[in-house]
Amino acid sequence: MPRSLTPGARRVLDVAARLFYERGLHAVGVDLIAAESGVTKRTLYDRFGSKNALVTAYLEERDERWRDRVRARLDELDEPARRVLAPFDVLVTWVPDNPRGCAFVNASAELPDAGHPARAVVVGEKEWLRELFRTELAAAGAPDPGPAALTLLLLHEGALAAAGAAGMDDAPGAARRAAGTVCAQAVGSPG
Amino acid sequence: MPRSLTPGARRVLDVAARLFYERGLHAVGVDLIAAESGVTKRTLYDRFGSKNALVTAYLEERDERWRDRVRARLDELDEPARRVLAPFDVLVTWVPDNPRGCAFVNASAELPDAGHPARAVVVGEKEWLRELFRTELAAAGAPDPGPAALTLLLLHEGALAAAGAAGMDDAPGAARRAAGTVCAQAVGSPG
DNA sequence: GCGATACTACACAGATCTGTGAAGTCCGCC
DNA sequence: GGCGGACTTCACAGATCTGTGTAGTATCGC
Repeated sequence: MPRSLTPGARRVLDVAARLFYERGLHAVGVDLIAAESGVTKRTLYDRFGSKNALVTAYLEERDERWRDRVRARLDELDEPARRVLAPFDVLVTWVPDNPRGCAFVNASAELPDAGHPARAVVVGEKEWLRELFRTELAAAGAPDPGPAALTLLLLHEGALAAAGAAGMDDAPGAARRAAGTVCAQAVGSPG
Repeated sequence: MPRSLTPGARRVLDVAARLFYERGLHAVGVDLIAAESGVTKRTLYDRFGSKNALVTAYLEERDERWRDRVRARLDELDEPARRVLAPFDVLVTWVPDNPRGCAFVNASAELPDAGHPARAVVVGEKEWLRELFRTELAAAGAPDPGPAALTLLLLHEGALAAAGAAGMDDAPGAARRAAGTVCAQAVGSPG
């Protein structure tokens, strides 16, 4: 939430983001995060209040940065059919730097309580992408963009899962190609 | 591993499977598993040796049961094009009873160490499914089944992720429909 | 009766977990 | 020169974690 973090808080959030993604939420304690940030636990709790809040801040910032990447790619593209595939363009460059799968799915696996504030971030991220696909498919002329948008979402999530859990590095590229076909059909053929 | 478990070990594994899937690996301690199984920790360690081994046994048994479901469905089907979709038939009935996504992906998220024995189970599960798709596509007459097999895997994994992390209950059905289209194209059209 | 197997009760080790309390330092800003 | 925000050190609470040690019981087949 806080737009401008104190220097210590900034380091805490950067360290937490790296460790949470690499090792998982429960496997990383606040002692380690504080130590690696060069900050005391006292400061960590003064800035974030709780570990849960720190987890939520981590996911919110990650979501924000990823959306910025997708929007930046969209700004580079004019052709409607290519714009639909923008998230897959991002995916292909994203996965090599993020080989442990989708941070939101991984977080969800560790947060069974549906009422946890971080779960709302996860749901928001997926729904934002699904809606983006629908919007761009409609702009590209798809008469019934809903089903195709969900299919594209599934390909996107599937690629993250296959690459992250099973090390299938060809998944993002394959997802992009399959998405191109789905897109072409949704736009160009009778429903 | 052990084909026949002692009564206590059987209860331990059943309880562990439920708790690990519902709450996550790290969130569930051996004390809780032992207590819920009506068994002492001593017995748990005598039977399984370590928590890691118990986690591995949980994933192995889950993998086995899921493959049995897929094979049973395959046995019901003759038509090649329908056989390719057998895993999606299972998926549609599987997800409502398993609303927290893919147990293997979730486990992978909590086991960053690539050398953990449970990780091999995860990779084995995904590769088995990918290979099954390839085999069945080839049997259905697909000239180049590799790419389509990977696409089907992505749809399958994507549906589990979308349903589990974002509560998109329409994902399995959508994945099955999209898979039908992918299958038809792979079999019936020029590459 | 004998031995093997399965299991119990219970204490304990040593580490780690989240979170707090009290007191004090540094530094820029008004 | 004083105020307040950011941060430090250190101790501590209370729970929970994985894993083990010792000692004893119940139920089998033989």
